[in-house]
Formats: sequence, C-alpha cells, structure tokens
Amino acid sequence: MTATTATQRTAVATAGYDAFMAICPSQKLLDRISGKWVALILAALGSGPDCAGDPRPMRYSELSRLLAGISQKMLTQTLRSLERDGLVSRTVTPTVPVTVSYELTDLGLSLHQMMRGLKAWAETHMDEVFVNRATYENTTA
Amino acid sequence: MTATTATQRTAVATAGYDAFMAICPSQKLLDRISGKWVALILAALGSGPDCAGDPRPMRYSELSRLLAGISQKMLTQTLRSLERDGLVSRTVTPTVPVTVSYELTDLGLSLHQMMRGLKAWAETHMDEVFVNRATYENTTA
DNA sequence: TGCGTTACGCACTTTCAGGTGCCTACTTCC
DNA sequence: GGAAGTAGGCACCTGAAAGTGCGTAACGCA
Repeated sequence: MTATTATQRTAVATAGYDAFMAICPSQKLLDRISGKWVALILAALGSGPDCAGDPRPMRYSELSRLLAGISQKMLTQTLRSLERDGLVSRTVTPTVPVTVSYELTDLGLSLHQMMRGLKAWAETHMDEVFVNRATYENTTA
Repeated sequence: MTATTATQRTAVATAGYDAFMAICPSQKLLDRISGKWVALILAALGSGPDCAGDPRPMRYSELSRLLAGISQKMLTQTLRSLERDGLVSRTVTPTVPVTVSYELTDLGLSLHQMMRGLKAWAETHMDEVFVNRATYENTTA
C-alpha cells in the first residue's frame, strides 16, 4: 500500500539528501575555496606577487600589502584555516620582531593548479555571462 | 618627499584593490557557482538524474524531487539567476497545468565541463584535507 | 466540493561570513 | 619618548544568503 503522502515522501528524501550534501566532496571544495580571500591568497602564494611568477613563500606583512583591502583579522583567519587544511605551511623565524612566512604545500599547489583551470574558464567566458545578464535585465525591465 | 604614512599608503592601495576585486573574473565566477544549490542544479542538468548520464532537459518538479531538500523558493530563484546569465534555458509548454522545462545552454554545458574538473579534484584530494583538518584539531586542542 | 498538482510569488526570519575597531608585547628609529 | 612596524587576539555589528510559511490560478479527479 502506498499510504504515504507526497509530503511524507518529500520529508524522507530531504533527510537523505541533507546527509548527502553534508559529505559531498564537491560541495565541500566549493565551501573551501569560495571564501572571499581564499582564491587571492592561493593565487599570491602560487604565482608570486605579480600573479605571473612561480610559487614562493611570503611573509604575513607582504601578503597584507599585496592583498590591500584585506583586514588583518581576515588574513590571519584565512591563513589559519588554510594551514589547518594542510594547504599552506606556516614557518616562524625568531628574528628581531618575529617573522612568519607562509608557503603552499604540495596539496595547496595541486589545488592552485586546479584554480588555474577555473581562472581560464572565467577569463574566456565570464564576459559572455555579463552580456547575457545585461541583456536579460534590459529585456525584462 | 615621502610624506605619506603607512596608513595613507594602505588606504590608496585598498581603493585600487577594491576596484580590481570588483571586476576580477575568477572572483565573479566563484560568486556565481558557490551558491548552495548552483552546483547541484548544474550537475543534475548536465549529467541526468543519476549524476552519470548525459545532459537532458528537466522539468521544475523533476528537479524539485531530485534535489530533495531545496525549497521551492530557492529552486526558482537559482534557476532564474542561471537563466539570466545564459547558463540554462527555460521553456514553457502550455499543457494542462503549464509545464516548464530547463536545459543547459552551450555556455552552461561548458561550465559544467569545468565543474567536472573541480569535482575530480574534490574526489581525489578532499579526503586528505579532512584528515589534515582532524589532525590539526587534535594537535592544537 | 474539496483536495491535489504545477510552477511559482511574497513577506518574514534566521544565520553567519566578513568588516570594524581596539588591544597586545617587543623593538627600533628619529 | 612618541611613532611606527610585526603578527596577531577579541568583541561587537551588519548585510546578504538562505530557510519558513502562506497564497495563487487553472485544471482534473473522486
């Protein structure tokens, strides 16, 4: 007997889907990289300050200057979370005032490679998206 | 004369960086795909309901059933924004109650291809990220 | 005749990522 | 001796994304 209502069936399906969403790797990856500053930090550490060189370690203050506009809080917070996930490594050098440098790990480097694919798509197709968006808004409004 | 303080220099740099961030294609792309339901809808339309087939149009109610857990509001809202950006096309068929079907455009299809790269990275590397995260938290706490 | 389905619209509310401002301890330069 | 740099910590606040709940118009079915 199919004595379940559509509402009940939906509720069951919802529970299962929630569980799936909670572990879905793609979703998790998007959460991870969609932070406002994550991509910029990865790009800086992965391509140097000019965004066109090779990966190299950078100091906290250097990142802070390069990513002008980021607050100290957000820089610290984002770097911490990236370190926690094994994407960057933190190195403290006990100099006059302590200097701290951050560098991409192998994992972070591989992520950076993937981000370059994303960047390539963005640079070739986002213009088209914007045109569509503008057209749509002129057509409907 | 360098009569500017570090604070002033930072303010100027911040303004320039804000302008850059406002147009950076990669950043815009991330904004576009990082919505909670965007990736799921693209995956559904791009790989069929079983997430392993070919792209095919789907009806509103079909998507709603497949992506159990999404509210009707969010489904409509997300589909509209994707349509606005030229990533999906909306087709209304005036049947008994009107039926509406959504399909990936060429642009949406190309985005879906890129997302598969992202998915591949996620499936091979996210486990490592989670391990690092767990280790980090056990080490510090 | 009253309930279900289809594809939404609208208003209200919650949530949290991100921003702002203020604090630190140490040191060095002017 | 006051300003500035270095690498942050802490508390509060806001705006936008997402969730919740209710209404719709047309029809079909029992």
